[in-house]
Amino acid sequence: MGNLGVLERLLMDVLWDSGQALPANELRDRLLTPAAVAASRKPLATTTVLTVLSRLETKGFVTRDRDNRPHLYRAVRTRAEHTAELMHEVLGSAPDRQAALARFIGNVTPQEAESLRLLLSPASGE
Amino acid sequence: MGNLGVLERLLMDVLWDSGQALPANELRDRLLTPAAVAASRKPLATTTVLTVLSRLETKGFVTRDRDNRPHLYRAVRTRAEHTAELMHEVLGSAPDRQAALARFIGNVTPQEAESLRLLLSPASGE
DNA sequence: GCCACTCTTCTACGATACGTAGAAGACTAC
DNA sequence: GTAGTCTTCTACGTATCGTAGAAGAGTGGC
Repeated sequence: MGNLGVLERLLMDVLWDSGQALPANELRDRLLTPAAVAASRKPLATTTVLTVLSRLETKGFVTRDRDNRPHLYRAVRTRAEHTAELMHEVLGSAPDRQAALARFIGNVTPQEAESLRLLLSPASGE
Repeated sequence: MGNLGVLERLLMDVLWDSGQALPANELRDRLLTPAAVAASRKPLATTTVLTVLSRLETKGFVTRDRDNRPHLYRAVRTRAEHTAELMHEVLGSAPDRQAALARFIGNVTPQEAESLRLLLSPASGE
C-alpha cells in the first residue's frame, strides 16, 4: 500500500541504516548528515519528525516501543524486504508479467545478472 | 519520474491494451468495460479524459498526433517497458541492490523463476 | 506533593497532485 | 457562415505530505 513521501523515506533510510530502534530526537539529528546539509536540508522540529513517524506507524512501516520513555521507533521490514515488495507490487500491476520480467532482466548490470543466475540456480532453496 | 494516478493509469492501460493510437472519445468509451462498471466507475466527460491525456503527454507517457483532427493519442512506451523501468527505479533507490534482488527472487513463482533462468542463460544475448 | 523539564498528542496550515468538468475558443463540413 | 465537434483554459474539491505550534501527559528532583 501507499508509497512514501520524501521525508518519510528519509526517516526510513535512517532507521534502516541504523539497524536499531531510535527515539525521535536521535532521528531528527541523524537527518542532518553532511550530504543532507549540502542538499540544503534544514533542521526539523522534533514534532515534525514525530508526526511523520506516527504516519509511518499508521502505514505499517515502523513500530513504536511505548514502554521506553522517549518512545523508540523501529523499522518493521528491512529495506531489502521493502524494496523487493515494491518491485513485486509493480510487477503485479502488469498483466504481461513475463514480458515485463524480460525487459527488466534485459537492463540489469552483468554483475547482477551473474548473481541472479546464482540465486536462481537449483541449489538455492530458501 | 512521477508515478501515475488511478485514472491516468486506467487510460494508459486502455492505450496499452489497444496497441494503437486512439482519440479521446474512444478512450472515454473504452474506460467503461463491464469490469469498470462493476467497480461503479461512472462515465467521464470527454474534457476530463482530455485533461488527463494532456498531463500524460506532459509527463512523457503519451504522444499526441495533432495532424489528425480528433487528435490521436499513443503510448510512448509499452507496458512491459514501463513496468521494467519502474522496477529498476525501485531497485535503484536501494543501496543494497543485491539484497533487494535476492529478496525479490525469493518471491517469484516457480514458473517465473524458470523463465528467468532461461532469460539469464548465456545464449540470450539481446 | 509540587515544579520544571521533557516528551507526546492534537490540531492546523500550505503546497502539490490528481480527478473532475464547465466555459470559451478553434476548427471542419456543409 | 453557421452548426456541430473538438480542444484549450480555468477552476474546484479532495487526499497526501511537509511542516510545526499549542496544549496535555509523564518524570525526576526537591
